[in-house]
Amino acid sequence: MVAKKPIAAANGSAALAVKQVNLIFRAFSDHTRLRILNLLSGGELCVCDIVDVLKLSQPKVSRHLAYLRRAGLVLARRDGLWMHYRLADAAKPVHRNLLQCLTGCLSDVPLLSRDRALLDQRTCRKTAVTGCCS
Amino acid sequence: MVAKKPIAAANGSAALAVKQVNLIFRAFSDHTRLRILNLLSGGELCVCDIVDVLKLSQPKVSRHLAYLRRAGLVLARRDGLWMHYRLADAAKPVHRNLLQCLTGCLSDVPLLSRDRALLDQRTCRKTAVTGCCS
DNA sequence: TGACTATATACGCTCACACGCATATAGTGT
DNA sequence: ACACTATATGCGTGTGAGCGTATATAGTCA
Repeated sequence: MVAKKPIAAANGSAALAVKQVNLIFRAFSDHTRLRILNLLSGGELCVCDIVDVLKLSQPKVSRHLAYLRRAGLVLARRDGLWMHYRLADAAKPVHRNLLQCLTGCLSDVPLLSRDRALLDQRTCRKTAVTGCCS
Repeated sequence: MVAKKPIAAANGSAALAVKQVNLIFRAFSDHTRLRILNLLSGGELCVCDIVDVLKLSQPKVSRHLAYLRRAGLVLARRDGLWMHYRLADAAKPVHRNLLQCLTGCLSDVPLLSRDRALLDQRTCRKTAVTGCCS
Protein backbone atom coordinates (compact mmCIF):
# COMPACT_ATOMS: atom_id res chain seq x y z
CA MET A 1 0.00 0.00 0.00
CA VAL A 2 0.88 3.62 -0.05
CA ALA A 3 1.23 3.57 3.70
CA LYS A 4 2.21 6.75 5.46
CA LYS A 5 3.62 8.59 2.49
CA PRO A 6 1.85 11.95 2.63
CA ILE A 7 0.38 11.87 -0.91
CA ALA A 8 0.40 15.66 -0.57
CA ALA A 9 -1.86 16.84 2.21
CA ALA A 10 -4.59 19.04 0.78
CA ASN A 11 -3.35 22.22 2.40
CA GLY A 12 -6.14 24.72 2.44
CA SER A 13 -5.18 27.84 0.57
CA ALA A 14 -1.82 28.78 -0.96
CA ALA A 15 -1.06 28.37 -4.62
CA LEU A 16 -2.12 25.06 -6.03
CA ALA A 17 0.73 22.86 -7.15
CA VAL A 18 0.29 20.74 -10.23
CA LYS A 19 0.97 17.70 -8.10
CA GLN A 20 -2.03 18.43 -5.93
CA VAL A 21 -4.22 18.89 -8.97
CA ASN A 22 -3.01 15.58 -10.33
CA LEU A 23 -3.76 14.00 -7.00
CA ILE A 24 -7.37 15.11 -7.11
CA PHE A 25 -7.78 13.88 -10.65
CA ARG A 26 -6.20 10.56 -9.75
CA ALA A 27 -8.70 10.16 -6.98
CA PHE A 28 -11.45 10.43 -9.56
CA SER A 29 -9.73 8.18 -12.07
CA ASP A 30 -10.28 4.90 -10.33
CA HIS A 31 -13.33 2.77 -10.87
CA THR A 32 -13.86 1.99 -7.19
CA ARG A 33 -13.06 5.43 -5.85
CA LEU A 34 -15.44 7.05 -8.28
CA ARG A 35 -18.21 4.78 -7.07
CA ILE A 36 -17.41 5.56 -3.45
CA LEU A 37 -17.30 9.31 -4.05
CA ASN A 38 -20.57 9.01 -5.91
CA LEU A 39 -22.22 7.36 -2.92
CA LEU A 40 -20.77 9.88 -0.50
CA SER A 41 -22.18 12.70 -2.58
CA GLY A 42 -25.52 11.74 -1.10
CA GLY A 43 -24.27 12.27 2.44
CA GLU A 44 -22.29 10.63 5.18
CA LEU A 45 -21.95 6.85 5.16
CA CYS A 46 -20.18 4.25 7.19
CA VAL A 47 -17.80 1.75 5.68
CA CYS A 48 -20.19 -1.16 5.95
CA ASP A 49 -22.82 0.74 3.98
CA ILE A 50 -20.39 1.19 1.13
CA VAL A 51 -19.25 -2.42 1.29
CA ASP A 52 -22.85 -3.58 1.18
CA VAL A 53 -24.03 -1.39 -1.65
CA LEU A 54 -21.03 -1.79 -3.89
CA LYS A 55 -20.61 -5.48 -3.09
CA LEU A 56 -16.88 -5.10 -2.65
CA SER A 57 -14.49 -6.57 -0.12
CA GLN A 58 -14.05 -4.60 3.08
CA PRO A 59 -10.26 -4.21 2.77
CA LYS A 60 -10.67 -2.89 -0.74
CA VAL A 61 -13.16 -0.25 0.29
CA SER A 62 -11.13 0.64 3.34
CA ARG A 63 -7.97 1.10 1.34
CA HIS A 64 -9.65 3.38 -1.16
CA LEU A 65 -11.19 5.39 1.63
CA ALA A 66 -7.73 5.79 3.13
CA TYR A 67 -6.50 7.02 -0.22
CA LEU A 68 -9.32 9.55 -0.47
CA ARG A 69 -8.75 10.67 3.09
CA ARG A 70 -5.06 11.27 2.56
CA ALA A 71 -5.89 13.13 -0.62
CA GLY A 72 -8.11 15.41 1.41
CA LEU A 73 -11.28 14.53 -0.45
CA VAL A 74 -13.13 12.84 2.38
CA LEU A 75 -13.27 13.22 6.15
CA ALA A 76 -13.68 10.45 8.69
CA ARG A 77 -15.52 10.44 11.98
CA ARG A 78 -15.49 7.60 14.45
CA ASP A 79 -18.72 6.57 16.12
CA GLY A 80 -18.20 3.57 18.35
CA LEU A 81 -17.26 0.69 16.13
CA TRP A 82 -18.21 2.50 12.98
CA MET A 83 -16.27 4.93 10.88
CA HIS A 84 -18.38 7.46 9.04
CA TYR A 85 -17.03 9.08 5.92
CA ARG A 86 -18.22 12.19 4.16
CA LEU A 87 -17.04 14.40 1.35
CA ALA A 88 -14.71 17.18 2.43
CA ASP A 89 -15.68 20.73 1.63
CA ALA A 90 -14.11 21.87 -1.60
CA ALA A 91 -11.31 24.27 -0.84
CA LYS A 92 -10.29 24.94 -4.43
CA PRO A 93 -12.21 25.63 -7.65
CA VAL A 94 -10.89 22.43 -9.20
CA HIS A 95 -12.13 20.45 -6.27
CA ARG A 96 -15.50 22.18 -6.28
CA ASN A 97 -15.86 21.58 -9.97
CA LEU A 98 -15.16 17.89 -9.62
CA LEU A 99 -17.66 17.52 -6.82
CA GLN A 100 -20.22 19.05 -9.13
CA CYS A 101 -19.42 16.29 -11.56
CA LEU A 102 -20.54 13.78 -8.99
CA THR A 103 -24.02 15.23 -8.70
CA GLY A 104 -24.42 16.57 -12.20
CA CYS A 105 -22.11 15.45 -14.96
CA LEU A 106 -22.03 11.83 -14.00
CA SER A 107 -25.75 11.27 -13.82
CA ASP A 108 -25.63 9.59 -17.21
CA VAL A 109 -23.29 6.88 -16.04
CA PRO A 110 -25.56 3.87 -15.55
CA LEU A 111 -23.44 2.10 -12.96
CA LEU A 112 -23.28 5.18 -10.76
CA SER A 113 -27.00 5.81 -11.00
CA ARG A 114 -27.64 2.22 -10.08
CA ASP A 115 -25.34 2.49 -7.07
CA ARG A 116 -27.22 5.49 -5.80
CA ALA A 117 -30.55 3.80 -6.33
CA LEU A 118 -29.36 0.78 -4.38
CA LEU A 119 -28.26 3.03 -1.56
CA ASP A 120 -31.65 4.73 -1.40
CA GLN A 121 -33.41 1.39 -1.24
CA ARG A 122 -31.50 0.34 1.84
CA THR A 123 -33.65 0.39 4.95
CA CYS A 124 -30.86 0.19 7.47
CA ARG A 125 -29.11 3.47 6.84
CA LYS A 126 -28.47 6.38 9.12
CA THR A 127 -32.17 6.52 9.81
CA ALA A 128 -31.61 3.58 12.08
CA VAL A 129 -30.33 5.16 15.24
CA THR A 130 -28.48 2.16 16.54
CA GLY A 131 -25.96 1.68 13.76
CA CYS A 132 -25.55 1.37 10.05
CA CYS A 133 -25.51 -2.09 8.63
CA SER A 134 -27.84 -4.94 9.30
CA MET B 1 4.30 2.00 -24.03
CA VAL B 2 0.64 1.30 -24.36
CA ALA B 3 1.02 0.77 -28.09
CA LYS B 4 -2.10 -0.09 -30.04
CA LYS B 5 -4.25 -1.10 -27.13
CA PRO B 6 -7.45 0.84 -27.69
CA ILE B 7 -7.52 2.67 -24.31
CA ALA B 8 -11.27 2.87 -24.94
CA ALA B 9 -12.12 5.00 -27.97
CA ALA B 10 -14.25 7.93 -26.90
CA ASN B 11 -17.36 6.84 -28.73
CA GLY B 12 -19.61 9.81 -29.18
CA SER B 13 -22.97 9.23 -27.56
CA ALA B 14 -24.31 6.10 -25.85
CA ALA B 15 -24.24 5.63 -22.12
CA LEU B 16 -20.97 6.58 -20.54
CA ALA B 17 -19.10 3.67 -19.04
CA VAL B 18 -17.18 4.20 -15.85
CA LYS B 19 -14.06 3.11 -17.68
CA GLN B 20 -14.39 5.98 -20.09
CA VAL B 21 -14.87 8.43 -17.28
CA ASN B 22 -11.79 7.08 -15.58
CA LEU B 23 -9.92 7.43 -18.82
CA ILE B 24 -10.70 11.11 -19.05
CA PHE B 25 -9.70 11.68 -15.45
CA ARG B 26 -6.48 9.75 -15.97
CA ALA B 27 -5.66 11.99 -18.88
CA PHE B 28 -5.90 14.95 -16.53
CA SER B 29 -3.98 13.29 -13.73
CA ASP B 30 -0.55 13.42 -15.28
CA HIS B 31 1.76 16.37 -14.79
CA THR B 32 2.83 16.54 -18.41
CA ARG B 33 -0.56 15.89 -19.97
CA LEU B 34 -2.15 18.55 -17.84
CA ARG B 35 0.40 21.07 -19.07
CA ILE B 36 -0.18 20.04 -22.67
CA LEU B 37 -3.96 20.25 -22.35
CA ASN B 38 -3.55 23.61 -20.72
CA LEU B 39 -1.55 24.91 -23.68
CA LEU B 40 -4.01 23.47 -26.19
CA SER B 41 -6.87 25.21 -24.43
CA GLY B 42 -5.56 28.36 -26.05
CA GLY B 43 -5.93 26.90 -29.54
CA GLU B 44 -4.26 24.60 -32.00
CA LEU B 45 -0.53 24.01 -31.65
CA CYS B 46 2.08 21.92 -33.36
CA VAL B 47 4.26 19.49 -31.48
CA CYS B 48 7.36 21.64 -31.71
CA ASP B 49 5.53 24.54 -30.08
CA ILE B 50 4.71 22.37 -27.10
CA VAL B 51 8.23 20.97 -26.90
CA ASP B 52 9.65 24.48 -26.97
CA VAL B 53 7.34 26.02 -24.42
CA LEU B 54 7.37 23.17 -21.93
CA LYS B 55 11.06 22.43 -22.42
CA LEU B 56 10.43 18.71 -22.61
CA SER B 57 11.91 16.04 -24.85
CA GLN B 58 10.13 15.52 -28.15
CA PRO B 59 9.45 11.79 -27.60
CA LYS B 60 7.92 12.55 -24.24
CA VAL B 61 5.55 15.14 -25.65
CA SER B 62 4.72 12.96 -28.60
CA ARG B 63 3.86 9.99 -26.46
CA HIS B 64 1.57 11.98 -24.24
CA LEU B 65 -0.13 13.46 -27.29
CA ALA B 66 -0.67 9.93 -28.57
CA TYR B 67 -2.22 9.03 -25.23
CA LEU B 68 -4.54 12.03 -25.36
CA ARG B 69 -5.43 11.29 -28.96
CA ARG B 70 -6.35 7.70 -28.21
CA ALA B 71 -8.38 8.88 -25.25
CA GLY B 72 -10.33 11.11 -27.62
CA LEU B 73 -9.34 14.33 -25.92
CA VAL B 74 -7.32 15.85 -28.74
CA LEU B 75 -7.43 15.74 -32.52
CA ALA B 76 -4.46 15.76 -34.86
CA ARG B 77 -4.08 17.35 -38.27
CA ARG B 78 -1.06 16.92 -40.50
CA ASP B 79 0.31 19.96 -42.31
CA GLY B 80 3.43 19.07 -44.25
CA LEU B 81 6.05 18.11 -41.75
CA TRP B 82 4.07 19.40 -38.84
CA MET B 83 1.37 17.81 -36.81
CA HIS B 84 -1.11 20.21 -35.31
CA TYR B 85 -3.04 19.21 -32.23
CA ARG B 86 -6.17 20.75 -30.81
CA LEU B 87 -8.66 19.92 -28.09
CA ALA B 88 -11.52 17.72 -29.23
CA ASP B 89 -15.03 19.04 -28.79
CA ALA B 90 -16.51 17.82 -25.55
CA ALA B 91 -19.10 15.19 -26.29
CA LYS B 92 -20.10 14.50 -22.71
CA PRO B 93 -20.84 16.74 -19.71
CA VAL B 94 -17.91 15.31 -17.80
CA HIS B 95 -15.60 16.15 -20.64
CA ARG B 96 -17.04 19.63 -21.02
CA ASN B 97 -16.71 20.22 -17.32
CA LEU B 98 -13.06 19.22 -17.31
CA LEU B 99 -12.27 21.45 -20.25
CA GLN B 100 -13.75 24.30 -18.27
CA CYS B 101 -11.27 23.47 -15.56
CA LEU B 102 -8.49 24.17 -17.97
CA THR B 103 -9.59 27.71 -18.68
CA GLY B 104 -11.13 28.54 -15.33
CA CYS B 105 -10.43 26.37 -12.35
CA LEU B 106 -6.76 25.95 -13.04
CA SER B 107 -5.92 29.60 -13.45
CA ASP B 108 -4.53 29.62 -9.93
CA VAL B 109 -1.94 26.99 -10.69
CA PRO B 110 1.26 28.98 -11.11
CA LEU B 111 3.05 26.55 -13.40
CA LEU B 112 0.13 26.42 -15.81
CA SER B 113 -0.22 30.20 -15.89
CA ARG B 114 3.46 30.49 -16.58
CA ASP B 115 3.23 27.99 -19.41
CA ARG B 116 0.49 29.98 -21.05
CA ALA B 117 2.38 33.21 -20.63
CA LEU B 118 5.43 31.67 -22.27
CA LEU B 119 3.29 30.51 -25.14
CA ASP B 120 1.88 33.99 -25.68
CA GLN B 121 5.35 35.50 -25.72
CA ARG B 122 6.47 33.29 -28.57
CA THR B 123 6.76 35.19 -31.83
CA CYS B 124 6.85 32.17 -34.10
CA ARG B 125 3.42 30.76 -33.52
CA LYS B 126 0.60 30.17 -35.93
CA THR B 127 0.79 33.81 -36.92
CA ALA B 128 3.83 32.86 -38.93
CA VAL B 129 2.38 31.48 -42.13
CA THR B 130 5.29 29.29 -43.08
CA GLY B 131 5.41 26.98 -40.08
CA CYS B 132 5.49 26.85 -36.35
CA CYS B 133 8.84 26.71 -34.69
CA SER B 134 11.88 28.81 -35.36
C1' DT C 1 -10.32 -10.81 31.33
C1' DG C 2 -12.09 -12.75 26.63
C1' DA C 3 -15.26 -13.15 22.68
C1' DC C 4 -17.04 -10.46 19.06
C1' DT C 5 -17.59 -6.77 15.45
C1' DA C 6 -15.93 -3.05 12.44
C1' DT C 7 -12.22 -1.18 10.27
C1' DA C 8 -7.31 -0.63 8.96
C1' DT C 9 -3.06 -2.28 7.33
C1' DA C 10 1.01 -5.49 6.01
C1' DC C 11 2.58 -8.72 2.53
C1' DG C 12 3.30 -10.38 -1.94
C1' DC C 13 1.89 -10.26 -6.55
C1' DT C 14 0.87 -8.36 -11.10
C1' DC C 15 0.35 -4.81 -14.29
C1' DA C 16 0.10 -0.15 -16.21
C1' DC C 17 2.73 3.65 -17.15
C1' DA C 18 6.20 7.27 -17.43
C1' DC C 19 10.79 7.65 -18.63
C1' DG C 20 15.38 7.97 -21.51
C1' DC C 21 17.44 6.44 -25.38
C1' DA C 22 17.64 4.90 -29.87
C1' DT C 23 15.43 4.30 -34.12
C1' DA C 24 11.62 4.22 -37.44
C1' DT C 25 8.38 6.79 -40.27
C1' DA C 26 6.71 10.61 -43.00
C1' DG C 27 7.25 14.59 -45.58
C1' DT C 28 10.25 18.31 -47.91
C1' DG C 29 13.72 19.95 -50.92
C1' DT C 30 18.05 19.15 -53.73
C1' DA D 1 18.48 8.98 -55.29
C1' DC D 2 20.09 11.77 -51.06
C1' DA D 3 20.16 14.72 -46.94
C1' DC D 4 17.33 16.95 -43.73
C1' DT D 5 13.42 18.01 -40.49
C1' DA D 6 9.37 16.82 -37.70
C1' DT D 7 7.10 13.38 -35.44
C1' DA D 8 6.12 8.64 -33.80
C1' DT D 9 7.33 4.41 -31.70
C1' DG D 10 10.11 0.20 -29.93
C1' DC D 11 12.83 -1.39 -26.04
C1' DG D 12 14.35 -1.90 -21.40
C1' DT D 13 13.82 -0.12 -16.72
C1' DG D 14 11.98 1.60 -12.45
C1' DT D 15 8.09 2.92 -9.79
C1' DG D 16 3.66 3.03 -8.09
C1' DA D 17 -1.09 1.35 -7.84
C1' DG D 18 -4.68 -2.08 -7.15
C1' DC D 19 -5.73 -6.56 -5.72
C1' DG D 20 -6.62 -10.82 -2.54
C1' DT D 21 -5.40 -12.81 1.59
C1' DA D 22 -4.21 -12.72 6.14
C1' DT D 23 -3.65 -10.22 10.21
C1' DA D 24 -3.54 -6.15 13.29
C1' DT D 25 -6.03 -2.52 15.63
C1' DA D 26 -9.90 -0.39 17.96
C1' DG D 27 -14.07 -0.43 20.26
C1' DT D 28 -18.17 -2.96 22.55
C1' DC D 29 -20.25 -6.05 25.61
C1' DA D 30 -20.49 -9.91 28.88
